[in-house]
Amino acid sequence: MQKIIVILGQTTSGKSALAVKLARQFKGEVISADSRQVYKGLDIGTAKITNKEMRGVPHHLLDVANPKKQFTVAQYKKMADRKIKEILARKKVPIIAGGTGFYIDAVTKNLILPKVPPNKKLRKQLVTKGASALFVVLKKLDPSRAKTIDKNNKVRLIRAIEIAKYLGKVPRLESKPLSYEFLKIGLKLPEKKLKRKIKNGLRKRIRGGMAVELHALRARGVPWKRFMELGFDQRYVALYLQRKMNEKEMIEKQFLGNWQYAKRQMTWFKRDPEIKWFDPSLGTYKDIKKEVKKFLGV
RNA sequence: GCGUCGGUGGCGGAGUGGUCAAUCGCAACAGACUGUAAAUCUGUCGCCCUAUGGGCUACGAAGGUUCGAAUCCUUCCCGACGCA
Repeated sequence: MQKIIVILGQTTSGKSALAVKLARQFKGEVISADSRQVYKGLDIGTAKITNKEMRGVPHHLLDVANPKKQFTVAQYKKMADRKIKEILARKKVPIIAGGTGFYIDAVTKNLILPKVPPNKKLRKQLVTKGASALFVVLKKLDPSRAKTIDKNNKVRLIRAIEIAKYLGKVPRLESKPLSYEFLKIGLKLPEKKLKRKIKNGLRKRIRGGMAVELHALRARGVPWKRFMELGFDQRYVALYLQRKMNEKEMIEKQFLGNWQYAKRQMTWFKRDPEIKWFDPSLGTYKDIKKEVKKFLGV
């Protein structure tokens, strides 16, 4: 079976750097698994890896989406699958690196995502309803999905209805057998260090010109409203730029957003027993290398 | 110094005699997750226990009124504002 390395972990845990290091050592190419870094023009605010930091290692699935439009897991999955094939054809090792657990699972667990495109009109109409009303609708359209769905979660309810309307029923949740073998490396920093890194990263992004970046995006037609959903960093910078928040407040909110996100990431990763965890602040690179060598059989 | 208004759980902020361990929001903790996932949603959240129930300590402090107080009275402490 062909082998793929996956590097995941909380924000700022050092995934990108590790990915580059491994890629250089084991002839790899990196596939990003980050739901924000797919967007063009969102560089500083998402701490996207720079060309220099790539050190000649090819990186994929960065800058593949228009920030004005919504990018989805399904698109990601499709693109990632293709990239994996291409990289393997070049006899190189695909290294998936990122912090978006859902994207990683979509690929590594080969999730079958129903091929039903978002229906804007329908969604617009459905959001006006309450969760319980939506649940009733879904129950009628697809009782089996209604059984397992979170009946308070409007986003999911709407999507389920959308699928049910389109296909007549929601396809059974499933995943295809895997055609690849994955080594999952998790990076996890102790809380104190993680907090410090988040703070430093934030400072760097602010000084690095997040505001300028947002202005540039605005000039290209990205409305304020869109920033609210592009991520916590851009959300609060946008509010600050609109003078709806002062600087201190902005920084506090941003830090909190990052920190809470990091915790949520762990909630996701925790339930995957296949992940082999390392603390990058402890000089664990040689252990990781050993693990990779064993996996690749080199 | 006088006057007014206020002091509630980690924070903000309801409650203004019983049904209050105290609405709600935030934070915290735990969790869910199949085309928005940096999103969305759920549970817990004073302490203790033989835990769909029971006990204890709590609403600035100390007293008091009452069958019963976070809620009423007195004094004190602290804060804001007003007058000096």
